[in-house]
Amino acid sequence: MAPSRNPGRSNQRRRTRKDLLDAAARLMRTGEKPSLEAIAEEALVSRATAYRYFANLDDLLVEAALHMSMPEPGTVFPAGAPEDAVARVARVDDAFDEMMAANEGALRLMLASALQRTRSGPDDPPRRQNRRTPLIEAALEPWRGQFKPAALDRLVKALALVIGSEGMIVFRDVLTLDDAEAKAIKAWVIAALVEAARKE
Amino acid sequence: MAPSRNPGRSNQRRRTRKDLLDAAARLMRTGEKPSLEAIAEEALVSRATAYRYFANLDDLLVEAALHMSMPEPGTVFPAGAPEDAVARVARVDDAFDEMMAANEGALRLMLASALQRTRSGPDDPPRRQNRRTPLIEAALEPWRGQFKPAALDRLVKALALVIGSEGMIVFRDVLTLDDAEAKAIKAWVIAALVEAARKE
DNA sequence: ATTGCAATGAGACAATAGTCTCATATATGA
DNA sequence: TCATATATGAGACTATTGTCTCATTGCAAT
Repeated sequence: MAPSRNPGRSNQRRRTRKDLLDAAARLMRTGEKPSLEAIAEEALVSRATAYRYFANLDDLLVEAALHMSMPEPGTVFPAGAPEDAVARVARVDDAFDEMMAANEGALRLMLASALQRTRSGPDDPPRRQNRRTPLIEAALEPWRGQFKPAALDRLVKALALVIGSEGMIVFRDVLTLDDAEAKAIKAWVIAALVEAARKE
Repeated sequence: MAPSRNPGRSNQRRRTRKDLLDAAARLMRTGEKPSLEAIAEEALVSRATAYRYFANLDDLLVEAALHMSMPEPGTVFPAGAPEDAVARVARVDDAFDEMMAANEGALRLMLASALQRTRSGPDDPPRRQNRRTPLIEAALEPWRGQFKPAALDRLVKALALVIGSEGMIVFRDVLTLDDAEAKAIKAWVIAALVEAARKE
């Protein structure tokens, strides 16, 4: 039987679900794609049960990757007087780089799975979560007055090109740059875009 | 036996190899990941033979995707007097968008496969080919004089963030923008970056 | 035309993904 | 404590990937 959503045994259900995600996250750290059998074994659960909680292996992996630590706006920005807008965006970029460095293997698995998710209708769930936009908006919030609303909106979306994991992929896999050069180029792009948006 | 590299029967070998790539490309157009068995059947070849030419299914798919039409510099830029640098870069972006629209399914498969290729040493082959840099360089070539060499180098790498398939992924999957808005934002970013590089 | 060797086909085999059924264990309300 | 609903385990089953072996086909040089 598939686990129901009745309030009946929700604790047990939440525990097994969490056990599976934890086990998957543990095995994913190597960057090797773990088999569902390995995950189930690591979670001390039968294979059938794993399939009762996740439609397929990729869904499990994606959800496990989302459990990875993502910086919170509160921790990224220092409490005192806000720095320059460029410096604050650079902070967001740093936070992402740190997170990605710690979880590159799992991240690649998640991205690959999401890329293959077939979207049929326009109204089914988005392929990817968007965790960068809130952070970028938080970075620019104190300096909102420096931008026209339309320019700010465009700037946020443009910065999303530079800051997430896709940027890392371009620099590492396509251009094969080292981290230092990638960082320098991103810093330059961020400054140029913020500057251009201010001037509108 | 694995096909050798002796000159003996190279025509036969090239034909078989091409048949497999063509068959894979044909089946990939839907965006569904074809099974190796389906590809072999479509190519009128046995499964074993397919594995004699490609180490695994993903390698076959990646190589098939690379066979997809990629614009040549000669066809992208008009012959007469060169337009503005920004306009020329925008042309490259358009060419990529066209190519990606025609092959989105296959492209996603290729990107997903490349993402999962495990990198062992620093000296093994790069995970991805880089076909955008030559085009971007060709776009900026006539206006090379407007930039300091270091600025030009950085500009090319920065534009690589915006122009390839990863940018499309961010706009479509993460930000869920429609094509028109994505295009507008990219145009703005391109102009801003070229402008900033000129001013160095 | 004949022959040797390279390419191919056929199929066995193991590992994994995913589905399904039935039996068992157990959490929880009575 | 007991009864029952419900989560779980065990395992059969199909499909696919990837490897391997052995027999056959057919290109090409003689």
